[in-house]
Amino acid sequence: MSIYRTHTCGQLRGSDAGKEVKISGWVHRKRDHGGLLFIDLRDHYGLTQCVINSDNPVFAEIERTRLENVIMITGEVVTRMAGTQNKDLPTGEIEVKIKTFELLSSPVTDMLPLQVNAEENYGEEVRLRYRFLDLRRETIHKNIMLRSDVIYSMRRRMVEQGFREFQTPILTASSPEGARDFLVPSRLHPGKFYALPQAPQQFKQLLMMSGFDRYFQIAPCFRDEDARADRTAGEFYQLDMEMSFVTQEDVFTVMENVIGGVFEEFAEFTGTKQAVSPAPWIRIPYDESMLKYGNDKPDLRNPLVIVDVSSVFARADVEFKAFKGVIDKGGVVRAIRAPKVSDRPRSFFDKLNAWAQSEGAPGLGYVTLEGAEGKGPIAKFLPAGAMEELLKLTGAESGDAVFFAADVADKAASLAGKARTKIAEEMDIIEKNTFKFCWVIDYPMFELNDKTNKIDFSHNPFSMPQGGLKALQTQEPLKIKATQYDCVANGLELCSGGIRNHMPEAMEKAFEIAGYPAGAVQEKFGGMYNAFKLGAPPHGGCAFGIDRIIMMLAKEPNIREVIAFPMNQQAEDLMMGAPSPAEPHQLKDVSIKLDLPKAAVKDIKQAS
RNA sequence: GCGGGAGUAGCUCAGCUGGUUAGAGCGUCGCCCUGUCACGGCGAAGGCCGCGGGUUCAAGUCCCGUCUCUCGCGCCA
Repeated sequence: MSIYRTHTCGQLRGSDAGKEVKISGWVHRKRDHGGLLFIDLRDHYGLTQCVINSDNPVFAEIERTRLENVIMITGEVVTRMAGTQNKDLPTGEIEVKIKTFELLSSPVTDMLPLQVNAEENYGEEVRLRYRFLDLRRETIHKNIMLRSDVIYSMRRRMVEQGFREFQTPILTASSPEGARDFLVPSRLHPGKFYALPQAPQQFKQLLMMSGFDRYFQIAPCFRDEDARADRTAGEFYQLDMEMSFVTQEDVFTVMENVIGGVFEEFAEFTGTKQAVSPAPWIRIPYDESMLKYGNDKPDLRNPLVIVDVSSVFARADVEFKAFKGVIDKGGVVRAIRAPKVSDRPRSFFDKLNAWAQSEGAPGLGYVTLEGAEGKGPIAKFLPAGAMEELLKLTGAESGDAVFFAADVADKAASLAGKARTKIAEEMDIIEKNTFKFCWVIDYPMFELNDKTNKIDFSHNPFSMPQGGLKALQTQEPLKIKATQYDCVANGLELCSGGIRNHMPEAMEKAFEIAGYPAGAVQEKFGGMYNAFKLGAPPHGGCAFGIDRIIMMLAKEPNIREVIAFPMNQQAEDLMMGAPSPAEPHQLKDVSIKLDLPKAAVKDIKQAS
């Protein structure tokens, strides 16, 4: 038996009445009635009310104990008197009548920088600097437990699907594509650097070429890019997986089981049951997603869709110059049907118009429909025939409104996409309490870099072009699709993946199209290139962002709420004082001399 | 790098068109209180109003600059 406790603070029930127990924990809250004192004792498992009255010799001492002191008490479990039981507390039927008391921690004498027993929105700086206190608080403590449970569930489900977990190097080579690397100087090789992996991409492919067939890893990934609310500074975790002898449908099936299963398992974490899309999840080609939703991460909780109505405004009998001018310059007009809003006050439309202007658009044009007749600022430019065509394209009916976005294709798509969200929010028609999954498929293999006007890989140079080498040799590069896909839930990108290009000839051709010199593949991906030539199986996989999944399950708007020790937006760890200057001898070891910019290097003050 | 918001007690915040001694809740300290569970009551300590300039008889409040935090853009194959 533990010398510290016979029970946890969440354990005792009415049936334990009469037992002599010993429990330890933090002083969560005190209620001092003079001759009678209540202490809520808290540990990881819960709260237990402890009570002592003034005839006990330790009363005076325990009365002085401060919040967040760690104490151990012994006493008798007693059933609370009728009318004093607390139904909100699992242990609320009983209390522990304190006999002895011992302080286990150094007594708290400093002021607490944040209060553990309150669910206030404390500032990020205080929370991160005193993260150990913050993590004692109920909500985030539960989030971190959820994280553990989710990761365990992922592991179990992956193993059940026949996957094995691997570890891949943290000190590895810089990858020439993608985000900025974190570099680690090499002591043994002056002037050379390791890079922390942005993803274990090449290693997992090499494991397939090593014949392991099904790989997964709870993989730490490092990218030296700025943070966002849904993107941590520096590092994050992925459920990374890869499998051999598969098509993309095989990958989808596995992950619909695993991720769908995880979401089902934790769908009620917040207390409200969330529905989860049943498998198979909808597949949406990239081009269709860009048209109908205005981006490649559609939020399917929003019932509105975008349609192209350029043909309406291109008609000879339509004389709306603003849109015609856009079309003449090669642009498009996109429309969003908003059902049953024609009776909304003018302010509804004005607000949306003002919003569009704040997004940099000239405005958000619209027509409302009463019967077959159009009203609103643009309606007068639409004669009967054009109106008929508009209704046919959009499916709009009497009582609806149709909003327009006109610009060059990608800008019109982007504005229409944002407008789709904004209009749905204003209408309050976004489905609640549901996780809506889809796969976005058929990403383009290449794209035109609008700065250099050259062809780049649009996503990931490792994915197999649809049609293979032959497609690369015979098709217009910008029309070639990659076997590349994303998984999206509620408008949040959760995963990216692809069927990989395992044919060295096709890899070389793809890099040639993207403007790399001959031999580039061999130079950049030497290990993998050799493996491709010595018997590479067809393979593919994907990687799900674990932090984002937990964030969704916990319904947290900020990713730091599901990470125990995140860095702040400036990629600083205020608690540990990272990053910090290196000692001169450390720099000498790795043959580095500093050449600092004139802005002084900031010292991050450690918690004191 | 750029834009929005914020910065007042240990913490969360209030502080009006500039106007006497800058307030509240929690926490801390002292006193009272034997059934509370956000216990209650009385009292006290605690403030470079982020920092630096400026305007003014007078600045937490207005102006300029700057720093910090945060949200977004860029960036994130």
